[in-house]
Amino acid sequence: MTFNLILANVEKHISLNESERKFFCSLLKEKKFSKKDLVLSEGQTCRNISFVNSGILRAFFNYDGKESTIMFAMKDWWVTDINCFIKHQPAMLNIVALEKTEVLQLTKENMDKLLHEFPKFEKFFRIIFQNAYIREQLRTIQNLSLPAAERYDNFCTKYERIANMITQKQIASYLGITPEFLSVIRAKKTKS
Amino acid sequence: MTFNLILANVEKHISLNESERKFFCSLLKEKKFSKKDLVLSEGQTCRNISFVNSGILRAFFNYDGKESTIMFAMKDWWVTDINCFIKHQPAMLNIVALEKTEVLQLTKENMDKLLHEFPKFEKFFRIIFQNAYIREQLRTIQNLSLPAAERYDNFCTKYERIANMITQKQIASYLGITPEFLSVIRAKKTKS
DNA sequence: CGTCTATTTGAATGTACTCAAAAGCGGTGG
DNA sequence: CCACCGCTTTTGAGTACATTCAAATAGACG
Repeated sequence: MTFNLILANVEKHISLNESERKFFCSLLKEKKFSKKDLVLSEGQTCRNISFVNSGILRAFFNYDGKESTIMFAMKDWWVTDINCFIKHQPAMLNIVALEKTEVLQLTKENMDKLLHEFPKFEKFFRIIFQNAYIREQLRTIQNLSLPAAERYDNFCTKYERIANMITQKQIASYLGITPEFLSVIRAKKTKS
Repeated sequence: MTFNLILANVEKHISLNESERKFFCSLLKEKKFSKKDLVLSEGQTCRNISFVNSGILRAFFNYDGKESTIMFAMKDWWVTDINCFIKHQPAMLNIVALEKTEVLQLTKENMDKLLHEFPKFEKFFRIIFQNAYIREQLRTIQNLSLPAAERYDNFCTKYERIANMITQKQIASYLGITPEFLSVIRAKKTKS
């Protein structure tokens, strides 16, 4: 039951036989978080990449009190502080549960073991990182070229499901603006 | 001679035998561009990922006249409009040569052929995209949390070599500010 | 029910942009 | 090799976008 979603996620991109499934699942550690629990906190070594089985996570950067949201991760998404995960460094990001959330975690060591044992998983992670790169390049394009109001519209369209589950404060921190200013943007939109 | 740099780039991450080298190189197409030539123009299907053998490229997004630079690619870097390359869509980005530049290009079809024939290249592209993702996630963190003056400092530190080869206008478009404002930032810095 | 946080609203401020003009610099052709 | 042309950079004034701070209101949760 626990592994159904993650296996489907993997088998969208590569096909597995039973022993590969077994081995992969044996490397995963299940963890449950309550609302507001930290999956990762800044400064702590980032040992895991997490797959969200249920619930929702928020990854954010804290710059003396001002929070910038790097990503929201829903069910069926992978999330980590990729820089610190790969390079075994203290995390820059915090990852917090926005509601009761279950994740499956893969350590860097287990990921390496998996890739060594079953190289076909190289393809899987190639695609995962390829998609992450696409997502981030598109976000960079928007951040640089669009004013806040349009970035807000795009966010609501693209992440409709997420937008309805989180607060405006969190959306503002994803867009790189203050909650007060997002409130003004929304007020203007209602008028027109 | 032409393939020395790209083979070294690949063999930093995976080891190749002679037939793998041969096959890989046979899929590459060499192209030369003069200063200001377009390697890719917006609207055109993005068929290639390009490896810079010499020279320097700039990838930018054009939003009715206002240009936003997505990346600079130096010798030994890979560059493409990743979204449109993977999805076979019309490019959003333009890629222009900032000086006489030689590239080696791999089409999506040839990349697929390569991955199919020699799956070990999955690992190579996994690492390439992983690094690209790291780069973009770090950039997003900075874009959201730092004011323009600090982003400029970071750019000069991190891309020192690039910073000395390009105009301030181009740096400004990478930072998401106007050249006039970058000029003001620099003037203030000199004073202090 | 009370408390804590999110959201709204407004005033004052700061950051960054637009437009315009002048100065600087680099490449090109004669 | 110089003079000119076009683009980059600088500077300044006026404006727009976005922030800060404060206070009032609304919502969520134990």
